Amino acid sequence: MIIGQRNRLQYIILGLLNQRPQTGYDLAKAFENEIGEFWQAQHSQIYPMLKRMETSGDITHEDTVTGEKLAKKQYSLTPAGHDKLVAWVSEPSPELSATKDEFILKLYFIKTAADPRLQPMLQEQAALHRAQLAHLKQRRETVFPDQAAINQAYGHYLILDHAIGREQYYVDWLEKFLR
Amino acid sequence: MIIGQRNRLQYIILGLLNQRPQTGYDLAKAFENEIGEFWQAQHSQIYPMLKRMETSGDITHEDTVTGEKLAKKQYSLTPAGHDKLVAWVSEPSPELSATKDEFILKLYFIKTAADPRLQPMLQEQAALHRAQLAHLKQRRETVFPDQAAINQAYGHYLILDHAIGREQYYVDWLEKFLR
DNA sequence: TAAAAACATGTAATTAATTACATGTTTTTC
DNA sequence: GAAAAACATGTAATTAATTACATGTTTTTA
Repeated sequence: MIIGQRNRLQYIILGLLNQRPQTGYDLAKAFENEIGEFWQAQHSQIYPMLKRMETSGDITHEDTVTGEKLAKKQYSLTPAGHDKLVAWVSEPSPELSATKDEFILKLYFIKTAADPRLQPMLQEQAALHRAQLAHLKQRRETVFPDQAAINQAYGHYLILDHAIGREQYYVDWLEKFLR
Repeated sequence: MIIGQRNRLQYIILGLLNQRPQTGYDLAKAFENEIGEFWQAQHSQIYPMLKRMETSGDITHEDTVTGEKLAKKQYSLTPAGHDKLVAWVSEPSPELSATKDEFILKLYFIKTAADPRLQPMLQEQAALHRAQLAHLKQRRETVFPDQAAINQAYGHYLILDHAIGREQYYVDWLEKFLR
């Protein structure tokens, strides 16, 4: 089954806004950073979704001005939106995660271990994933320097930890086949 | 950046058809089984794509009949299609894999380790991923009973091995937080 | 032998997602 | 003080993907 798409984006946005009121721009940044390992969305998908969600009554916004005239919209949850978020978190998640990995697919079409393309391909990916792993570890050090920081954003710690472990596995797996 | 969508589906189909001529139905099965861990596509996406690819001259089909009148279309690569496949495999894969994982996102919104929802959520996912892990291991036993089988479809072995390791990691990670 | 499951192929409607277009402000860096 | 980068918000066009609609055959199972 893998994963359908029953507007999961809205729930993720609800969750993000529950942490603190944010602008669409802030949300887009979250999808590039802390959330991006597990869900992706561009600003062109986020802004229209915010409008839809406001129309449905799950969020509202407050206009603020930065500097002389830069208009921002700080979105926050309504009680209805909060209820919706709580319901979503509590309901079962019976679907496995969906991964799209072009590199692994290419490997599938390599027929023998002796194929001369194999080792360069593995090397290239190893470099890519080592860099990503280093980046994630760096982020963990910055964001969670001590136990107090972990306790204050436990969910965030969990998913960063998961992402690091996953990336470590990817690197280890690649190295298993490198010569 | 993660992953754009420059019609990667076509390349995967080329790779599958390069192994042996197949019908659209066969391809759809491949996306449910050996490929499904790393790319997903429904038959409603596959059949139109086959038409497009035939129009572009990358594949052709041969009509065959099973039994009395069941018409099948066996698709196979043209030389142009084969060239396209080789070029795709050889070119770099600079993008990281994209994962969508609703469960991990829910975790992100759990604020403390003491949240009463956390443990049941972890239990539910552990059950799901243990089952998936068992299923994948079973498949490895069936499909790759000996070294000869591995050598004959090395790429297939690689990705199944990767999928098993990934799933094992997921289970281990969940268990790390279970009490 | 009847029913169910699997095989087989398509299209239509809708939703999701990407890429490109479009504009302007504020802050930081050189 | 100029330029670049980051902040900020949108829409339009296109492509990708899902879900639903639609139909028929063959094989397996009870």
